[in-house]
Amino acid sequence: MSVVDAAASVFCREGYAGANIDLIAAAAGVSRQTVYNHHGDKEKLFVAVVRDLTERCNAGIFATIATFPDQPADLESDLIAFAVRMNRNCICNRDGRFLRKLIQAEGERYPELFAEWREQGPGRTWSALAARFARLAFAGHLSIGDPDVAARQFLALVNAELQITFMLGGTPTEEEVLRSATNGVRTFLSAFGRKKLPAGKPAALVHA
Amino acid sequence: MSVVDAAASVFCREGYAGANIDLIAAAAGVSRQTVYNHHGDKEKLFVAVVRDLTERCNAGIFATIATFPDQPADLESDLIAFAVRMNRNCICNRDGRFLRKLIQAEGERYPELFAEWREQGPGRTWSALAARFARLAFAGHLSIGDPDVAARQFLALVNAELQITFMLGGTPTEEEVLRSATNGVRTFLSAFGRKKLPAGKPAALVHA
DNA sequence: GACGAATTGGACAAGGCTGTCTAAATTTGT
DNA sequence: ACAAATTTAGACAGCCTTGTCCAATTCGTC
Repeated sequence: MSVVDAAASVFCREGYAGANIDLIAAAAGVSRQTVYNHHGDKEKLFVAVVRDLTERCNAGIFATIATFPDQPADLESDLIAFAVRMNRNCICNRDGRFLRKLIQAEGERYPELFAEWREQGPGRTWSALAARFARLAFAGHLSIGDPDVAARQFLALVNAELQITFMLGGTPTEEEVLRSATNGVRTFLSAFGRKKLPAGKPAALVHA
Repeated sequence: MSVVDAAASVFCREGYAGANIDLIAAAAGVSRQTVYNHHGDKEKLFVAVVRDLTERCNAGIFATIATFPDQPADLESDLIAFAVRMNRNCICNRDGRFLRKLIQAEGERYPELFAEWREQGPGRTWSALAARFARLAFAGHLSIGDPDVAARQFLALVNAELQITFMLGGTPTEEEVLRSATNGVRTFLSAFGRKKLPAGKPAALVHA
C-alpha cells in the first residue's frame, strides 16, 4: 500500500488531528522518516490525500456516467443496472467513502481545497448526468421538467435506503445496493416515466 | 452557553481528538477545572454531548412528525409545509447538524453509543413516518406499495438538493429548503399521488 | 562488484494536551 | 452576616506528537 493510500485510511479512521505519522508509516510499511521525505509535513500529506481521492473519484464517476443507457432496451432494468454501477464504482467503494468522510469531517477547515472538489466533482457530475436524462427525455423515454432536478432526485432515490449505512462509514451489501436501486428507479419512473410508449417514437408525437 | 453545548460546538468543529478542554472551557465561559468537576474526563464529556444531542433531536423529530397532515386540505402544499418543518426543526438546526457530524466522524469509534442512536433515532422515526403515509394511503390520498420505502424516499427527495450543503456542514437558506421541498414533494406526488380524487372518498371506491 | 541514492531506526528538542492539586476568590443558602 | 459549597487561576507531572538530525543499512544501476 502506498503512503498516500495508507494515509487516507488512517485520516479517515482517526480524523486529521487524531491521525499520527507513526500510524500512517506503519500502515504503509515504511519508516516515519520516509513519510517526511516524500510529503514534507502532515498538512501537505493530507492535501495530497484529498487531491488523490478527488481525482480518482471524479475519474470513476465520469467513466460510469459514460455507461448511461442512452438507448435503453428495457428502461427500468437498464437504469437499475446503471444505479448499481454508480453505487458500486463511485459511492460505496473505498475512494468514495473515504472522500465523503474527509469532506464531512475536515471540509470546514480547508475551504479552498473542498471548494475545488465541489466545483469539479458534484458540479460537473450533476450536469453530465442531467444531460443524459435530458437526452432520454428528448428521445421520448421520460417526461422531465428540469433535468438538473431530475438528476439530483435520481441519485437521492437510488441511495435512499443506504443513508444510515453511509453515515456510520459502512459498506452496504450487494443485495442492499440492488434493493435500494430497484426501489429508487421504480419510484423515479413512476414520477418521470412514460407508460407503454412505442420504442423510438419522438416525444413530440406523444401529445398528438 | 452550558458546558455541554459548548463542548458539542467544539467537538463538531475540531473533531474529538482535535478538541481540547481549554477551548471548550473558554467557549462555555468557565474554568477548565469546572469542566473536569462536572464531567470527569474528556471521553465522559463526549458521551454526555452525544446523549444530549440524540435526546433533543429525537424529541424534535417526534414533535414534528406529530404535525404530519393526516387530513390534508391541499395535499401538495401540506406536504411541502411538513417537509420544510422537518428540515428547519430537525435536520438543519444546530442539534441536527451537530449530531450528524459527530456520528459521521466518530461513529466507528463508539459503536455502542451510536447503535443506541440508530435504534432510537432513524429506526423509530422512519416507522412513525411510514405509519403516517400508510394512513394517507388508506384514506385514499396516496397510492403506496411499501410505506417504509415511501417514507425513506420522501425524506431523500425533499433533501435531494441540500446534500452538498449538508456535507460541508453548512446551513441552507430558507429559500433553498423551500425549493428542495417543493421539487421533492412534486416528484413524490407524481410517483405516489392519486389524481383529482374527491376529498374523503375511501380508497376502495376508487377502483370501482 | 561498486557507487550513489534512498531508506531505516533511533535519538532528540520543542511544544501541546490531559488530568491533578492547591490556595484564593466567589457564590450560595440560611 | 456567616458558613458551606462551588468556582477559579495557576502550577505541575506525565505523556504523546511533530519534525529534525544522523549514522548505518539497503537498494538500484552501471
